Amino acid sequence: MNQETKYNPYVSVDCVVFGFDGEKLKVLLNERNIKEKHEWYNDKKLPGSLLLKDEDLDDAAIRILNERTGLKNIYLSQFHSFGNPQRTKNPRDILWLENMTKLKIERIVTVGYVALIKIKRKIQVLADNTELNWYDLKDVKRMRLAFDHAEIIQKGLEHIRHNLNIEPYLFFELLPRKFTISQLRILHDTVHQVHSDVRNFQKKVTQMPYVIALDELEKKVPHRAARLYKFERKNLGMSKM
Amino acid sequence: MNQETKYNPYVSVDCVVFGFDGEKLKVLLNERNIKEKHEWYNDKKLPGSLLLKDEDLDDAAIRILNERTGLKNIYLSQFHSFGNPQRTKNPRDILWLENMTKLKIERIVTVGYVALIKIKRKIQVLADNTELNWYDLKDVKRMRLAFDHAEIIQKGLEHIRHNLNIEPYLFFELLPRKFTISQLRILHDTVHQVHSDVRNFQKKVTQMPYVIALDELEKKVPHRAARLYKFERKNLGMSKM
DNA sequence: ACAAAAGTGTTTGGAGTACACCCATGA
DNA sequence: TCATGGGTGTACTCCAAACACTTTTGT
Repeated sequence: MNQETKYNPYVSVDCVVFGFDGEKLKVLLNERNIKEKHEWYNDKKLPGSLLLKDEDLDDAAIRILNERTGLKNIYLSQFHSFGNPQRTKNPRDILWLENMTKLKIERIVTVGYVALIKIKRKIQVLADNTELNWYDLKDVKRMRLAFDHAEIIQKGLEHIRHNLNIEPYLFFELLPRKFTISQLRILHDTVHQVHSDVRNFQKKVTQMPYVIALDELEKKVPHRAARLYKFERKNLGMSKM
Repeated sequence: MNQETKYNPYVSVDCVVFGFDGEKLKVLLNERNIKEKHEWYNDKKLPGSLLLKDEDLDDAAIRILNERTGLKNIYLSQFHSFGNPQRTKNPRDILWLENMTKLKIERIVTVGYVALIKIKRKIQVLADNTELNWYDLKDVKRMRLAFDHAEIIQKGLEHIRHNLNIEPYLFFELLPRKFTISQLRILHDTVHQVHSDVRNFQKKVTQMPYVIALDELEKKVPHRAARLYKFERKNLGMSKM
């Protein structure tokens, strides 16, 4: 298929993909290396793409994640659209875009999605020249980012904080299938920037009908092994949440 | 300016404008009359427009509301974007669009905004052939609507319910400058589809530092006159909200 | 005088918060 | 045996919810 007909050159989708490594929140970013005169310019960008000509927004987000990571069945949620005309006026970004797409680019409105993924899921690096890596969310503030991707990440973070507050079962999208209550607590405290009381947290979690204790303990930890729990989606309806 | 250069034919903004008449939630819709063969086809649509070529999304929403109603300083909030390719495939909608814009229309992604306005603010009907009217939100479900505007209204309603829950001071965007606690309660109960206890509601409202009792009563009511209150925006910071 | 809505306090249950010690495991 | 984190119960506070009668005003 001819590139001319494949993409809609006015609308794109960008995905802010969050992960959790047990200590810190991470974001998935593409390396971007641009040859300029005699130097390489290097920065990072969100996984994203122009819409295909007859593609729905949600489908585009699913496609992007699948193309880049090989993963399917990822929690995805649209959170905001960005249409500042200046967002696609940096000559470096324009050149890069026109080079990638072989299209004349005027200005692009982008629709932001957040995704939550279990960081242990192996990301299948694809055979293009872009490298996809996890970065500490804290460090991202200090990185060079393409377009307005710093702003998109910030808004995505606020959105996911908000969502994790009103739908706490979304935490389980970020944890391994079997997890300890400590892991859940550290994740919770990291996201909401609080320090929960261990006993109160334990109490609250064990009251949730959708958190099920397993007959299984952690292994090979240099201290008393913690009990493992799992998330039971079908019990979600049993709670107010 | 030539139409060819004025609009971005791929992205639009639609506004779901809510009002409250003291009893019911209302939505602002444009009449749309289309001459077809020997009959007139009649339906309703949200106030909306294609983006201008170098216009930000928020600016487009502000422009649309100002063009249609003459109003400024309206509470506006982006809530969701709609990009189903089928949303602009109805031949009637395409013809109407191409007729209005004089542009070739392929498919349009639209960004939805909600607005809250005091229904008493006089809406200045403009000199085009479209009539703008308030409709009961309940009745809208049974009306013929252009494009996917029924879906957009539904999502907008959910968004505004959610927002009014976490930022209850937004209720004052819908009430007159001076209001009674009953008016606020009826609005609250309408939006959230509950029946609040009168005493508990009174207690809660009078505790809000940003709701100020006035030395003034209702007039010409066939029963005991209620005290009037006003909203004091600068006291917002004094509460947790 | 009557119809209609305004205004007002107390009690109860549940949820959140604060707080300190013993237990199990690997090194 | 020690270092590390796991696991547990009680008391207090605060907020939400339930509940009924008297007051004011226009007709």
